[in-house]
Amino acid sequence: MRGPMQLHVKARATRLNPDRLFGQVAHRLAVAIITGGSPAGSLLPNEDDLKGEISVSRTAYREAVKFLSGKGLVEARPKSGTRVAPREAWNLLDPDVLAWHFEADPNEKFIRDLFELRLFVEPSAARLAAQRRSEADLRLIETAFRGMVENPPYAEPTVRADLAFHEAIFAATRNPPLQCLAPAVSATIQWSLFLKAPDDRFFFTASLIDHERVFDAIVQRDGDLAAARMSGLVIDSLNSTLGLLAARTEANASKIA
Amino acid sequence: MRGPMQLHVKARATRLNPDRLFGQVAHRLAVAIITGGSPAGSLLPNEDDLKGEISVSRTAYREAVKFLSGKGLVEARPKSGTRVAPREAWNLLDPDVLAWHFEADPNEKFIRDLFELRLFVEPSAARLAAQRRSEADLRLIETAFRGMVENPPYAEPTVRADLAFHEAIFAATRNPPLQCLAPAVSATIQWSLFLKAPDDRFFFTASLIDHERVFDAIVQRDGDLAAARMSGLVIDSLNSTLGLLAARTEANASKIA
DNA sequence: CCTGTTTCTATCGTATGACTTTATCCGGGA
DNA sequence: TCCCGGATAAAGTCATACGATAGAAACAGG
Repeated sequence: MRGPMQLHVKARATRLNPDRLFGQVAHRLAVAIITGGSPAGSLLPNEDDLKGEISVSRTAYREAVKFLSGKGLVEARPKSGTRVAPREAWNLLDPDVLAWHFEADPNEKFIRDLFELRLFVEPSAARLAAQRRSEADLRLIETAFRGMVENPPYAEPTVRADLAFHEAIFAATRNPPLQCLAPAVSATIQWSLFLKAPDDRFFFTASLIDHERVFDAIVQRDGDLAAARMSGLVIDSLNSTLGLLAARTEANASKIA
Repeated sequence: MRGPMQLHVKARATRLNPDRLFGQVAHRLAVAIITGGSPAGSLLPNEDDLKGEISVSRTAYREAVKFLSGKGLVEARPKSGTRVAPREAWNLLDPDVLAWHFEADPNEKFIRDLFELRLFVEPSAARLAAQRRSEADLRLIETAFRGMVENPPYAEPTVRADLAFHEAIFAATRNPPLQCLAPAVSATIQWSLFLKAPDDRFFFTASLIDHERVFDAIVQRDGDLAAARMSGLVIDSLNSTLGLLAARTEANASKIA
């Protein structure tokens, strides 16, 4: 049912410490909520009953709930209980919430939505980066790009370099709120790589060229060009990912039949 | 030092319950952090010492910290203490974090950044809304617009209607991650209204016309037109807000002199 | 005198039990 | 029928104790 999870590279330091007990509880609850195992409106195990469900103290459990409530995933009220919040209340752009989605089966609509958002934001970000980048920004972007070229396709260092490339562009915009969207972009990249058959060299080469063209435009300080090329990159990535999603769906369908 | 806070209308249900004790603690800590009262890297009051600072139990304090840590504002580690995280780690698009900014003096750079983000996102959102809106969506947008027209300028119902107008457009995009940016848009609107002298009727009328033109484009299902008009609306709002910020800065300067 | 190791200790993390507050539910009375 | 008020269940708060961990300081060896 669940694909191998540990494959995906974490894009940014998550706020949840997996070493701590409350962190593990928060993770478990969050995954149950996001996968739909606990539908909206359903009650979480009662704070006293949880001794049977999971053996953990009220303290740890309550801290986990506070952590999740801050992201809009749950809502606790005296007497009525702690309930799973409706999806509209979730902060879907929160890095942790995005990361937890990788533990669920790929949701095509969600991935399309993220790409759509990315298509709106990242070309504009590339434009700003081209206009505002410092030499230091440029070095960061270049280092990331070389990391993509010099490592084997779809290997972990390559993925990390890909994420670093896009993050460095966001950093060059000098717009902190805008930078907060970097995790959403990272998520789409990780989804496309998560879904990808690791022998698809054609897409990888094309992607490399897309990245190089964006980088060149930023070097030239040509904002419009950078934006246009970033649009191309995102669209290529989207099409490739949609193809993979379709293939996957088809494979599942035939497996059932 | 601090302006009247209660003026601003809350854009969306905040995740923090102000009735609860831990919520008040979280609020206090958050405001101290965001205003810069507690600079990055500084330690929060020790969990045991806090009895002197604020009379609250460790439980409530720790739950407040967990709430904030989920938004990246603080980072707790054994032995070293709980520290204020660097601003790059903050989730500036989180509804609560945005709201807490209203308790600090206006930060021009931050407001400009939010408008910049809005300028990238909201025209695209309007385009999608024009293409995808249902009749129900349209009614919601129209109701909000009428609320702006029929109430006195800068009154609370008017502000709420303004926020509802933009939120309804986001809702019509049918893109949940994109909708998560609505609070950021709401924040800019609230900032501009927070700064505004309540007798500035010229801007209000212009804003009303801008809104009507956007609405018409969405009615006509003309995506490009809706996007263009929304760009105009955002730019007008930005210019007006920047003017107010400049006036305010000037007033402060002369007050000091 | 410098460096690496051990011990110490402050601080967060977890557990537990008692008590308080809140809001829902339900029944009794107008 | 409607309104009011008490019973009640769940989260919220508190106090205390102990465990775990990472810095810091003391110490031993070079």
